[in-house]
Amino acid sequence: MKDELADLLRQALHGLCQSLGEPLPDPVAIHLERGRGEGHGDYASNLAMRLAKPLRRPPRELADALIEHLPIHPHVERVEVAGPGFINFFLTQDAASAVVARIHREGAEFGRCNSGGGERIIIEFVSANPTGPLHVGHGRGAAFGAALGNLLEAAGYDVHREYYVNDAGRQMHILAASVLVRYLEHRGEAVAFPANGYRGDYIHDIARDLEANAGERYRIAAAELTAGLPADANAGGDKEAYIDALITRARALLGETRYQEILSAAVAAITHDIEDDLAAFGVRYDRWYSEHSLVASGAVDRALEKLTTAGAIYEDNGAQWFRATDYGDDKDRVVRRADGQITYFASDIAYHLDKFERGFARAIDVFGADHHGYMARVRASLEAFGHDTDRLTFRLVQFAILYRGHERLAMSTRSGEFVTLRELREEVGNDAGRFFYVMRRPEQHLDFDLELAKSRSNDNPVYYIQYAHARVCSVLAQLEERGIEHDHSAGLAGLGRLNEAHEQALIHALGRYPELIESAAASQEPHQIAQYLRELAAAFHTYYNAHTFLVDDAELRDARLALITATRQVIRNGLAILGVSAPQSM
RNA sequence: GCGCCCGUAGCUCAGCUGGAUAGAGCGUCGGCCUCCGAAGCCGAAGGUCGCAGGUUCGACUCCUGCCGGGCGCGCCA
Repeated sequence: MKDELADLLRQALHGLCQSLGEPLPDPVAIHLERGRGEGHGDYASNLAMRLAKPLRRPPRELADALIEHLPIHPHVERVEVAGPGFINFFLTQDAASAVVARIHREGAEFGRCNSGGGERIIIEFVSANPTGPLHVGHGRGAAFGAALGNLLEAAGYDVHREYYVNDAGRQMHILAASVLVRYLEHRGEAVAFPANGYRGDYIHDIARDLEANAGERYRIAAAELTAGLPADANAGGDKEAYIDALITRARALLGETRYQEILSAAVAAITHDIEDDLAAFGVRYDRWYSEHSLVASGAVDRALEKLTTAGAIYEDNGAQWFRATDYGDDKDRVVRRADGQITYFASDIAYHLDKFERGFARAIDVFGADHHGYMARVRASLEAFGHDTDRLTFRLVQFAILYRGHERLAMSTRSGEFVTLRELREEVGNDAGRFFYVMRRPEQHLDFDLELAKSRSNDNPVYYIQYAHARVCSVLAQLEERGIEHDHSAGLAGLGRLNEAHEQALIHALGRYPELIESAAASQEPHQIAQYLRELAAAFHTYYNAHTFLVDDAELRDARLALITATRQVIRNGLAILGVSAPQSM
């Protein structure tokens, strides 16, 4: 409908310019928006106001002239000029209620569009290091990324979802050392736990699995492991130096084969745990991309060579630096340390280069807000490769702050005091989790109230929306119970009977859905869907409270049933994008 | 110090890429339970959109400078 109106305006503009003897102003972008209040019609255009300057005439005069040149359209009841020069379109009731028939016709497809044009887009999200279970902060990235993926798919993009597994580098060695120390502890070779090690219970679990599978295979003497090592932090030393020395010693004592076994077992255990966790949260990926594989395949070296060829690398103090400042970053960045090791950033460069080389037209990185410092350097590296950096978008997701009612939960990542995503899911359920995480703009801090998320009341937005869905199901059940016939096609034919204000409001809300998907996808903002669903549910509940659906008048009853089942369909479609279920009953 | 994000009703937040009288929910206040689901329903009050300039027909929206809050600035990941 919106497009048709835009077309009418375009024709009117042509006619107007012809009669005025003026050339067409260059950008003939016809902007239409939904009318807000009752008096503003169904759609409004600011075209006349935009033309005022190029055509050197007052906007209201232009608006009147445009309307005169506007072709007749069967669905347009009348057109008015209002305010400073808005052109307001009032649609016939048939046109408005036609959306109900369309929803029934298109079902789960309703709202999908092709603004993406099948463009291949890769979205990377969560990508937490495999050093422990996901915590509640990662949950938001997961829910956001998953919803954004669904949203873009609904808008006609060919979406590829990826998790970048940082399974290479020093953190992995620290993980291996942590597991080894726990393992030895269990085998009676107690070693003081390194200050910089990972302390969580899951380390014990991994160590126990290691024992179950390999018994004494990794047993080494505690005294040998620690002899001559520098002091750890609690003994006045440096925790970094200590753990590095510990790792080196462990490798020497175990030999590379056995050491790598521990390391891979630990990484695999944690990665699987993360996979399970996300899968249980309804978050699916097309690929888990291993950093290690990137290093092993030589892709990182190749990327660095390309940068060197481009003259974007220099040496200083024995290390290799990327000239990030030449491309808008505020510092140059080390890509290869003096000891020959590549940095995390180096593999990140290779990974992003690979995304574009795999042919994705666009890439989206969902980062936690604490990683915003990486935007500039990653973008800089792509620019150095000669890629159009506009093809890469960063979406920063702010942290979630947990509340239990009014009490704010302390969440320190130290001392294992953090709340895991799993714990949150078990407490509030996946539906509330998914919804709460995405109901706010991602760049806004999120107050996540566990009590509210669990509550079965209308104050809880998830409950409120799901309840609207269940209520429609409940009405249909009631229908059956009473043995009332429901004539579906009669309902669609009789939509003209729906002229109560509540019905008009609900129909109007339903009609907005396709435009909503388009705009939410364009701005990559799933929260718009959450916001809309609450409004839609409110329109439905209000209607429900004001009118009885199962009236004796069969034609009216069928029309109302057509309306509420259409509402149910749209709620389902919207919730599906957010990854929230649409239950038959609460 | 530099960079990124945020600042809208008492609280938590929307505000459709610059439009008309800035909207919801909670809370507060006032009414409501014979009715397809009353842990609900209906209504009202509540605002210097952090401050000050600028851009233009028009600014919550864009630009600049302040103020306040969060985060980041390693040859860490």
